[in-house]
Amino acid sequence: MPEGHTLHRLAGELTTVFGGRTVRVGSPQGRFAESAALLDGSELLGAESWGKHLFVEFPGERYVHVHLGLYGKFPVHHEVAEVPPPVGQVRLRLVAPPVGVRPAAYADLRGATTCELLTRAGRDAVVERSGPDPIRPEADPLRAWERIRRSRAPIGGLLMDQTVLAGVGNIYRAEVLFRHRLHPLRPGNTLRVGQFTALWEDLVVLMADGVRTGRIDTVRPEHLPEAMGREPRADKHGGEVYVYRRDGQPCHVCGTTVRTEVLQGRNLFWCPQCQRRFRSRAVQ
DNA sequence: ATCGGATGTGGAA
DNA sequence: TCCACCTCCGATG
Repeated sequence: MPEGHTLHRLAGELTTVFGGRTVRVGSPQGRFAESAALLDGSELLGAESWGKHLFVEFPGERYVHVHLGLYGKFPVHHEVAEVPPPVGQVRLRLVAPPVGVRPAAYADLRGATTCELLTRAGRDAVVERSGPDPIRPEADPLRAWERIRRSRAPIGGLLMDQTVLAGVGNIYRAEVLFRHRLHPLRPGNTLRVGQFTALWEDLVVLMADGVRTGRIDTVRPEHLPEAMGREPRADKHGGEVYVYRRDGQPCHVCGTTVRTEVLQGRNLFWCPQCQRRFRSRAVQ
């Protein structure tokens, strides 16, 4: 599930459930065991995320840096009567033992691409490598624009480049380009600043929604299933989308068949009619 | 029951 | 460009 909204949601959940509590830290699988032992029994101060990177903070400016990759999971179990024995490859387990009337909680990290212990400098280096994150209020979109306006690379690739813009994944990319009628292969340096600003402001709203709901919903009210008399999507991902993984199906807006193509190893999805590569000035 | 692809990234070839 | 990571789930049989 990991685009930026998932990580921000997770950071909030970890802070709520474990923040300020003394925690047991372990690595049943073993790959994080040495670092876990250094943190075991200390206070978990809180968690935050930057793009798709999660940082769990411990005293002494120590940070557990987690990246879920494509299929990592870090489910948080609140208020459990019993902490069950770990099942499968648990890289990191956090346990908050019961305190007084407060029940126990635990979280198991599995399948992550990164789980490492960093110093403050290490954590800052990860943040500095990242572009602005539309979910963070202090983000400076001009940093992303300066990269995009100078690049001949396709806007579809630039949006997924985490050094340009942090937190956008394949779904937000496909959907925000559709919403702005931009062809994914259009070179970054052909965008006008107003187009970029609109794209950014839309991502700010869409991704904040994602943090609130835990899903990616990008379809405007007038195109929702109820409004158009279409069956809601019975997809496990849940959200209503315009083009993501809808290749071969009719566009919700114009009925044209949604296309797909691989760009830099990832599937692009777009409507060739709504997102024409060349468009007359009158239509723009 | 088994297979392959996926909301991602980095490193080797 | 391909592979590894090593989970989850839908499609297929």
